[in-house]
Amino acid sequence: MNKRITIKDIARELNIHHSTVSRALRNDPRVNEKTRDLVLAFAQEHEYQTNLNAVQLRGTANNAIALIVPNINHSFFSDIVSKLTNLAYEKGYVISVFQSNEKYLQEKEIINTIIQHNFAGVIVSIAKDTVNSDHFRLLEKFGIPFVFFDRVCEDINSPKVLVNNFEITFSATEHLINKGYKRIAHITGATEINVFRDRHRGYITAIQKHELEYKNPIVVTDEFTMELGKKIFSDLVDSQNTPDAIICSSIHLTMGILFETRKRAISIPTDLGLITFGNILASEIIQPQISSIEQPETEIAELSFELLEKLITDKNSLNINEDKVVKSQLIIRESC
Amino acid sequence: MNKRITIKDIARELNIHHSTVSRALRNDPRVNEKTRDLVLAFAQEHEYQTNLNAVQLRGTANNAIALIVPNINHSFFSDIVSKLTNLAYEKGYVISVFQSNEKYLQEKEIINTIIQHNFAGVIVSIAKDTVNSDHFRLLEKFGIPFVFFDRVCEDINSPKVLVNNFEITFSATEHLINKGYKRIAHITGATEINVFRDRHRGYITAIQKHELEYKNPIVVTDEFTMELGKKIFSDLVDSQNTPDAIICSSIHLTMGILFETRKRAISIPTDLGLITFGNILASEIIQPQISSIEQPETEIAELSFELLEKLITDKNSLNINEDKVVKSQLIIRESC
DNA sequence: TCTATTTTTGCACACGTTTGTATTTTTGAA
DNA sequence: TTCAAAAATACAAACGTGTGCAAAAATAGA
Repeated sequence: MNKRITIKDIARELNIHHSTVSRALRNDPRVNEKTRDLVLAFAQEHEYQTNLNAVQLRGTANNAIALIVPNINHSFFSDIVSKLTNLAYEKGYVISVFQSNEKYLQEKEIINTIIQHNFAGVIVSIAKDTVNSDHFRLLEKFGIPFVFFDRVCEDINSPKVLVNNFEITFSATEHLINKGYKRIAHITGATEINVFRDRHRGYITAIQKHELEYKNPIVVTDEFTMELGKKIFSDLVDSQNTPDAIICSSIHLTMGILFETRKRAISIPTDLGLITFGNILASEIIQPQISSIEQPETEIAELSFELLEKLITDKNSLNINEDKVVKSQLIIRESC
Repeated sequence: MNKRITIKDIARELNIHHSTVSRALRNDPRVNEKTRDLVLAFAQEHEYQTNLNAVQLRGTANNAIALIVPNINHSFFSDIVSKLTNLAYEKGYVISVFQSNEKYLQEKEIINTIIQHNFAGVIVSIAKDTVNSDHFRLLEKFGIPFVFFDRVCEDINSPKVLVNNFEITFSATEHLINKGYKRIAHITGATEINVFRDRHRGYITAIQKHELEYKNPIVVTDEFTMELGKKIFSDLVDSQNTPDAIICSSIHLTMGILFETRKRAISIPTDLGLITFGNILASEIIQPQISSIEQPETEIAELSFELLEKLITDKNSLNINEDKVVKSQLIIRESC
């Protein structure tokens, strides 16, 4: 491996000052066309690559955006990651994706890395674990703009892109009620997270509006796996309080439920109504087709990026307190 | 926002030289315990954060690993990304994920970014588009170690973690043959990519060994979507040459096939045998359960990271030409 | 108390780039 | 040919950190 070539190397080789080389490379009009061409040719031939560490040390603006998600291996997030990456690419930004693995500690360390590397901005959906938001205050302090999406820190004044979880869960629950279901369970995540709290509130509000009564209808879980879905459903069925319908916050859990209904010959939608959050790849294949609440990933990605870009280019152009709410969609299929 | 605090600020505030501060922060034994504690306390109180751009400019080693995948929004890759990220975190590395979006051009620009930011190493699976491998030579030239996994550049001398695509596809094909299927189609990706070429070879070898004859059995496609799966299968069925079995390289395509078989009342496995590559989230739910070739994501992630770490810590410790081959698994279910 | 040794701190430069200012070279008009 | 203006280049300092070496301070031994 050859040592990497620098501006000074080019300058020495061409017998000009390195400041001229710098200007030539950046197409500064002050440098003579001939020397510029000379420099560019030399740079290309020797595969010169800017040292961005030096550039950024100097304080020049950069185009690096960090994206933090709890779990890349989850179709909701991987969809958004994928879309955001393409969006950013078109606008000349480079996105680095970080996974917090649902851990506050990892999220915090990622934020530190972001500060230390001087990213231009951050788009983030927080970990389930995250109750303390000091690390986002740190980000604020260092003047790095950031935008939350989906899972947010409500006590931080930064733009947020939210999903209408309250309304859609209310509608979904009411739909089940109108279909005649009476013992409607809600399986969801920890209500410390705004997403699950909103869904919970939507569910409860509908239940109360229609004066349904049903004990312990809510199962809160930390993990979203198919195995756990099996277990939760089995426990529900084995309890005194078998539900006749379920609204489930996770596809993976829903898969477990489906597995158990097959095993136990519980018929959907006759014995059990079912609505799940999230887009199922196999939704058209699985029988019966499951009603679902589809997330507007594209809109979330676009809006998040748009807000961050505004913040990066002009921090004052944006009313920071104004949250954006995008609509998810209740698609009724055969499961209720 | 306050201006970020630097080592020099701390030095000035504490009336000592910044070199002492630097040493104190890095627990250098040459600095007095008292002054070190003083510095650390001050740093913590004022939330000092290293400027990694300065550190790296200086040439100190760093712990940033770049991971390039064609598409994050694909369970095979997102699985590996997720696992690699966690693995790296435990070892004190930070992983930035980049998505090439299956485009050579984007891949190239990502490589440039990686060079410009001086990453410590790279783990990469190349885009479908990538035929030219000059950008990897560039990486070599700049002395940044890298490891390929799954989709590789065969003309580049860097460690590769491969899947036994030839053997497993051979086995799968032979299994179908032994089950009595005679017109076995293969739906796969462009054979410029080693993965699909190996599968293709495995398939062909089995077909030839058993002296089967069947015209135009191979469908090559660039995109892996359910919609395309529907179309490809429809075309096959409508052609003179309807297959009685299919080995399909993509879950998404397989979903399309399944959809069409339902629509056309084609019975699996009676009318059509089916084996798909990839792990289906819903594999236990879909009826009939689809036989599949499951990818060893965990092993791929572990091996790739292990190889890269060796390269980073000691470039000579590794025989670069030695490729690792991990085994995928043929799981026979009800579809053949 | 004085010197030799050890411990602690300070100094100065380097990493690669950018940019305001000074200097040199070129150009054009008289 | 001469001189002012314009164009092109050179100079120098700065960004924040790390490190070899020199200097100073503290310690120990006689």
